[in-house]
Amino acid sequence: MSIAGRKVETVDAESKVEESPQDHRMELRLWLRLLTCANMIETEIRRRMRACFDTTLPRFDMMAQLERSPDGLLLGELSRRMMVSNGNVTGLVDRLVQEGLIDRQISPTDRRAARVRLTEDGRATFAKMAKAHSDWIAELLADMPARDQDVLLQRLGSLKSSVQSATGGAIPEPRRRGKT
Amino acid sequence: MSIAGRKVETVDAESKVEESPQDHRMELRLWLRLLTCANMIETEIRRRMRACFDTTLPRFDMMAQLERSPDGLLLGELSRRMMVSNGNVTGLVDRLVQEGLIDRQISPTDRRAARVRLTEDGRATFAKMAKAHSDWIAELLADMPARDQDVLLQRLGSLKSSVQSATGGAIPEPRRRGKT
DNA sequence: GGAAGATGTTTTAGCCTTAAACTATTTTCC
DNA sequence: GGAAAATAGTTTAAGGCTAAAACATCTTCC
Repeated sequence: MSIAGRKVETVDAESKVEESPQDHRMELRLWLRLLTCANMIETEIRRRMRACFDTTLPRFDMMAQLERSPDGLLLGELSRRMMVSNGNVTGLVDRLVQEGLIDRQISPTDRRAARVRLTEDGRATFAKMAKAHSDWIAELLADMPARDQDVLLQRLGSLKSSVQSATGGAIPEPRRRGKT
Repeated sequence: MSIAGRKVETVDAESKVEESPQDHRMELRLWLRLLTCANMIETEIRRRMRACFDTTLPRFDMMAQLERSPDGLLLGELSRRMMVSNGNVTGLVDRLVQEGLIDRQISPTDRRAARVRLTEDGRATFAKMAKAHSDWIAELLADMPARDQDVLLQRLGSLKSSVQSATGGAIPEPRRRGKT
């Protein structure tokens, strides 16, 4: 157990810790720093996506999902994979269709369902964006030793497990982005 | 140097690595996992804030800033500290004033400027929210060994440095939240 | 066959966010 | 003193996000 950065040995099975209110300083600090890192990177990537390709992260994210499914996806499936609401997907799809990057067609077998997939143009455009995205991330992490990266990845795995077990795993990996 | 999870020894000072296009798999994976963790936690905290206090993270964030400044803050100062735009602050302040949690008064010496501060009610309400917030974070991290938390904090520091040096430090810690 | 429930999508309503335009006030500087 | 520039804040326009309700279309099961 660690409180306010100092190690505290648990003296017995019914430690006082449970009785006195804790401030959880260590945990808060960790969360704040995690949030800061994620926001720094996200802000920068968003800015570059806008500047270089005049697009947004959610749009890029959607294209990344579609790129992995050449046969296209139903909107609901897309929604699940992106971890965003259905309504959100509708708007993003509208936008990408309008730009000619994806096309949408009603399923012949189920008239409720719509399937979307990348167009030729969309696939080519995505390839360029994915390359740039990948390079940008590498650039931002360039000053971090590879060894530290390995360690960080491991510990984030541990964090992820902890959060999943605390939330009943009900939140399955919200919104991944640009996985190529 | 590590590529795709395997260690690769640099054979000489002018390694081929620089010439051939890389996929930066390791960096991408790290970024995706970081984003997943941040989003999982943020989503859950947002949900609970809504459910328990019928408020939002930005509102909580604003109250946290004000709590640290008993004499109140000018809107511009608030905007700088929260790292959001001026217009954004206007809307949030309107909402909190309307709920009676903060009050806003025009500066007597400069009629352009407005100073906002927590009301008594606001201070009491914030105390409850901050306690819950802190407990929630601790709960989400509960399954992670304290040792891992320490390591994670260190490595995130390393990451932060890398990103800052890559972006010229131009992005000064976007939006911290609920720092109590 | 038809009601009930499940499933897929869209709509609605409400926040948050930035950038840019705008108002009002204060400062600067001739 | 008074015009020009700087500053503080608000408003507006455009986008993105979410949850929940509404709508449409299958599937199930009597």
